Amino acid sequence: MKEITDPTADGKVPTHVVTYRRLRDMILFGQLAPGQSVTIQGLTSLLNAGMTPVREAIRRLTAEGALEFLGNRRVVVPQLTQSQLDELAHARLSIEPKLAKIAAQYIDDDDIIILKERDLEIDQAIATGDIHRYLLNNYQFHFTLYERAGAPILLSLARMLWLRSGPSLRVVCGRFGTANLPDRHSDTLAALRARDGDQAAAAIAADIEQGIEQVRQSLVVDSI
Amino acid sequence: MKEITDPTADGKVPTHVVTYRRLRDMILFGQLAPGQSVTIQGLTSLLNAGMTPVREAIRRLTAEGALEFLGNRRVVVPQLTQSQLDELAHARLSIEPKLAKIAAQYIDDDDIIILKERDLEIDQAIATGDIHRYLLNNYQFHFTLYERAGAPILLSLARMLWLRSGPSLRVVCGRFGTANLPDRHSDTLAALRARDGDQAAAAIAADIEQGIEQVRQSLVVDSI
DNA sequence: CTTCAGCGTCTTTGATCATATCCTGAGCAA
DNA sequence: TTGCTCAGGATATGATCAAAGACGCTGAAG
Repeated sequence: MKEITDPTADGKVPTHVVTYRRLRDMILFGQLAPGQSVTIQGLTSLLNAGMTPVREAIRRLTAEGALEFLGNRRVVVPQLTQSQLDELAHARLSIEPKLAKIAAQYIDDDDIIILKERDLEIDQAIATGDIHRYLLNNYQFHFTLYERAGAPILLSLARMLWLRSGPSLRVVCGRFGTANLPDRHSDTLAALRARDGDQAAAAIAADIEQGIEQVRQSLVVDSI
Repeated sequence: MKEITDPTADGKVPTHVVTYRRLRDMILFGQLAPGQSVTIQGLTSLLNAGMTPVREAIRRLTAEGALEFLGNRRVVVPQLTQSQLDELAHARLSIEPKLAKIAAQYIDDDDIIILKERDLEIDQAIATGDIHRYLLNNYQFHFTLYERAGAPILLSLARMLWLRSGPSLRVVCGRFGTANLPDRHSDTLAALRARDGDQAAAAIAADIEQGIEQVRQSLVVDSI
């Protein structure tokens, strides 16, 4: 008989994995700002976890580039520079359109329905100015698509790249609002319905370029 | 006054970093075979480290794809499948030629001398059949070049991709020997001397394609 | 009598925590 | 300005708990 009365029960997921996911989501969906410092003991009390799981989560995120090790024993959320943004753009444009192209081969009608729902959520989030909801559904849109490609290595690379751009995206949205976040996903959906891999790749590439451009604008503003 | 009598002194490098590097090098240069399982307690006694540093090193390496988490709590060195090899090829061909191209802009004559020395080491290693020496110098050749690009994000991606292909490379060398490992680095060096980024990128791309092809052959043999 | 399947224990290993030690940087005084 | 001291936080260890695979035992069937 399984204990179901305790809602804090892990089920079967170990604490260090739960801790990793929560910290990752905090980075991905804008709880943590670029430049903000992260302390182990702060996380232990915030996430109600022991020291060891928090340490392991931080190590993992550091390896993925979502956090940065400051030589002395400080850990911060990294701030992107112009040139790093260029690197990100190149890497994302190399990986994600490829994933979209492969995924277009394997995707079925149910998947497209799910993606369509995500897209609607995104539209509503933009309309209501709900940044967190926008970021969450945008992430889900891209990665439910990418997961269909069945390409674990490229997928993990894409995840890493999103982790690096997450905090900056949040800053952009916070600064300019959700109003001028146009929705390039309808192109993607059209391509997927036609099972046109190349066109899906092109739509995703356009989406990425636009997102990067937004962040770039924001960086220019910062550097003044 | 610094203590220099004790060669085991960390200097300033913390244990978990030392442990990470040693484990990483074991994976990269063929101490660990694909499919081999890795235990925490085995590492603690092998590396004379405590539990926490070993755990953190393993977490980091799993995040980088160098180790794989087996659901139940086993950790193993991953075995590449055909399709994962295709993913690796795409990713490496997207990242590393770009790094070479950028690096060609910034490289100076001293760097080229260093690379030339690495190349000589590689030739000797091939001649004497010294697999470990070959792998080590081949890695150094590529990454002393890549480091010159000053592109930390692309560099870390390249490091990850090498970590994934390391164990398989070792198997290939162990099976076919070093004899038919041709040396494509002279093309690279020529391009660098001419400061020709595009040609350097092409040379690196050819090098990668050849390496991947070797592994692919090996996988075909395995699948029979 | 032998063999094999099922089952329970047992050892090995992983996960977590509490604690001790050490490092870093800031504040203070000379 | 320079050196010292101290507090806060990171690092590292070992103990403890839980789980998963390994091993051997029993019992029945051939």
